[in-house]
Amino acid sequence: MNIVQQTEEKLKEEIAQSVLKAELATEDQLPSIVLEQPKEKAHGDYATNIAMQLAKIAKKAPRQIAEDIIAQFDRSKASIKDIEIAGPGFINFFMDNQYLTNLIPTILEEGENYGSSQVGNGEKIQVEFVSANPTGDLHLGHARGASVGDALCNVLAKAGYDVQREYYINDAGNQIANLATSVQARYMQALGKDWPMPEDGYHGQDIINLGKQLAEEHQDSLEDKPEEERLAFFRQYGLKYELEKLEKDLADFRVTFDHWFSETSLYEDGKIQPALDTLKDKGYIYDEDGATWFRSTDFGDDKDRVLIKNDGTYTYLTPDIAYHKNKLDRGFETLINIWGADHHGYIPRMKAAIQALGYESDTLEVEIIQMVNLFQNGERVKMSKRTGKAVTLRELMEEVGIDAMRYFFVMRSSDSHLDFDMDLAKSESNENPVYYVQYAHARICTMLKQAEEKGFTDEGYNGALLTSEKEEDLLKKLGEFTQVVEEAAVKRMPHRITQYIFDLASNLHSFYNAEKVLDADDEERTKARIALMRAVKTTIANGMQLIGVSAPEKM
RNA sequence: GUCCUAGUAGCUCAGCUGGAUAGAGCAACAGCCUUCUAAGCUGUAGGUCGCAGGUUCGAAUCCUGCCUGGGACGCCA
Repeated sequence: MNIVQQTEEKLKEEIAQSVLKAELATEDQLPSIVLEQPKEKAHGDYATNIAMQLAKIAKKAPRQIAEDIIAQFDRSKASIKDIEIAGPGFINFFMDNQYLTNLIPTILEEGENYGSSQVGNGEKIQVEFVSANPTGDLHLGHARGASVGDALCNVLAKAGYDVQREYYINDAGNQIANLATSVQARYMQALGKDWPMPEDGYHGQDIINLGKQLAEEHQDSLEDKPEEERLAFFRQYGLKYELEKLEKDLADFRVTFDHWFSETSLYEDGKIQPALDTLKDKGYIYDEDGATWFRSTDFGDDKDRVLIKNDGTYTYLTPDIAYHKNKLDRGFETLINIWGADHHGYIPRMKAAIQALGYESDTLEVEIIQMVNLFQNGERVKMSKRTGKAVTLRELMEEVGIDAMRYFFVMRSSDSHLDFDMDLAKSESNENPVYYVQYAHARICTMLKQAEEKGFTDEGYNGALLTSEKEEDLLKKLGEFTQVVEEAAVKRMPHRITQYIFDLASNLHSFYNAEKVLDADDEERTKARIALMRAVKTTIANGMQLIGVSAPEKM
């Protein structure tokens, strides 16, 4: 807990004590104390609505209750400068913000660990994300999922969760058979044969390239092999090629996984039948119309689901249940799946499965990533998965850069649609929020570099000299970081981080324009400000690290 | 038709556990570079929070209904 959190706790505790001393409520009746930061500075640094909440219990007017509380309040307990009653009964606290300067040594000491906490309490949590089929290039939606997933994992880890990042490879089933026939068609075409693409084939450029590559390596030697053997080869070759490409694309996008889990391994390791048996033993399975069904309606799904089709093969759901059982068997307390919007209808049946396996519904959390619409030259870029005409992650990385993508994709809450404006993301102008934040960091680096050149240091600085309004604003913002990370983790909202670093950058720019840091005429103030700048630099960099955006030294 | 999700400034979006006069950015308008990076800063203007009810001291936030956009509703994955 940093100094800000400690102070807030003390303040809450003192409020609670005052209520009890004033005999406005008993300990049992006491609601949890809500401390908020008013938007208006005139309303103080903190405010509480406790008097309004107690109106019913104490049977008094809120303003009178507030008076009673203040009469009992020991303001020496929590750096209070002034207290006032306002509006319908708010109690506003004005702090002696000098205590905030204690943040600076804390931040400088903790360095890249500043912002860490233990709210996660070591909870074992697994985040499965991207998990795109190995049948084509990653596109925009995957890029958003990758950005959000990676940022969420970073945030969770910083908040004290024990996080594992996993990618589920759909390397069994129809889509891989289609991959094999698609590769075959492209190979034959590369040899100059008139070979049609299969009905459900993958039309991406990557498969075309793969076909050419195979034609060069093997000439026409594959052509003569028996079809079964040939397809097995294309399947295995295509899978390897696609997986390596996926991993490379993601790594270049600064997203890596702890574990790549193969669907096929579920079959090879015999994990499917035990999962089915578990459901069967618990009585959630029945046969009808020649198929085997899961009674998911027992858990609120709107219809039961087929597990084994009447042709004897599994539906997609069946290995997925086995997969989730496997995750739970590995000891994860919480599973987070990050899915594209088109899968959201799938949530009830998966949650039903989790419950049927004997776990709480909340054990599985599904974060839905809404669609991304790409805009270029003011127009929406149409995309079609069928024809393979889609902008790929790779292309976008090359065209707009990783930093802008990572920032843009995490910038919005993931349950709302995102309009990705390529021109904006590419523009090196004040319209682009990524540069705004990076510029703040670079500015500080420049100042620190010049400080060094001019012989200024922050050695023996006196934090008490940081008293201007802009300095206080910066200090207050710095103190919020840990809580922002905690909240982003607990609420699974990594976009809070982008908001925070944008605000912090804004405070920095504002300070920069109002005050001069390196001032030969005031060495003591310069020292204090250098220390402050170092603390801001550290905090901005830590925030950017969480969302996978680089913090440049100069721009 | 059923379910999910969204609807907030001209545009793109925030808005915490229900709190005070609903906030940013962009665009618009008016200013600020002999001084550490103007990729910046300061100010002005801009709103029936989709609509209608309800819950209460108090609603953008919670509940119900309706309207609109997107998505999902398969023995596909």
